[in-house]
Amino acid sequence: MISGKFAITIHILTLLTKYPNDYLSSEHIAGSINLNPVLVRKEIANLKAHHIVESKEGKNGGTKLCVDPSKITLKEIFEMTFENINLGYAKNQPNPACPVGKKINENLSSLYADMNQKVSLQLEGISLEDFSNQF
Amino acid sequence: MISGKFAITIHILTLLTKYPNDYLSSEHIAGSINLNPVLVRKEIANLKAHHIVESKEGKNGGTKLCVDPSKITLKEIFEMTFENINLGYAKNQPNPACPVGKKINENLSSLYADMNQKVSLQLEGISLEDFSNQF
DNA sequence: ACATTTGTAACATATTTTATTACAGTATGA
DNA sequence: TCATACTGTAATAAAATATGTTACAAATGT
Repeated sequence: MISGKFAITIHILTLLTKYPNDYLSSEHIAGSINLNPVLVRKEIANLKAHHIVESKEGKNGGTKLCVDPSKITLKEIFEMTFENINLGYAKNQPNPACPVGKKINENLSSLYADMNQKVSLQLEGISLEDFSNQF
Repeated sequence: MISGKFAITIHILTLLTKYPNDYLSSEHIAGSINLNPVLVRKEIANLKAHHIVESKEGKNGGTKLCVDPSKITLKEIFEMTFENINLGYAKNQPNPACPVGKKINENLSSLYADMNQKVSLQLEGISLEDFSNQF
């Protein structure tokens, strides 16, 4: 199972990019994603921690982008919302007495590290502005 | 959460590659992965369906590779055990009345398709033999 | 004051992954 | 032929993770 964090965050940021002058409420954003507003606020909390957006509390409050969407890439959003790309590990500790069990996780990790490098390179080439312009 | 299917399958295949002349029992393999033998047999069932291994029932039975490990790549194993690489979707149906909600999944899918292509290219360059030789 | 909104905690539900138990069927070899 | 050691598979349970809901204090504009 893969959590929707990245997708939700991209959705939020695309909306904020489309309406750069408005403070959008979590309710409004949640209506576009069709998601509970609390979950939207949780992802916004993460974005705030990374100084990508700013929020205003109280009436007419909401959230607003505080970076230039042409200056931030999907790679940064990926890193804020996703550990890393991988194809999983067997949960248990493999048997260290077996030459395969002993090294399997190390070898998988190295394979996955290569994967991440390739994916990062791809995502680095796409700015938030690029992504938003597709809509 | 990402299931361990790929990792378990790679582990099984690496063992079978190391002992190409033996029928290894699910119990034996499970001992290296430190996993329940039933789960090993389930992954083996999948490998059998793809004609990568063959099994022998009964006493002294077990499983054995039936392809040349230099001829099969990690890409094929990936495709047998993993839908595709992606960074997730918001679970609910996004709002079709919103221009972003309407196209978000399409645009994410296209992003993920590019990711898969890059990952596939990487995995295609690694044979099971290559992977096993790291141990 | 009042209405609206964020921020956050606490709790509930759903889904997915992993583990366990059970047992019928099959081959081996003493 | 009979005990033994396997596979194959179903059914069920447990654990982990993801998502949803309720509640309410605090902030702020009108």
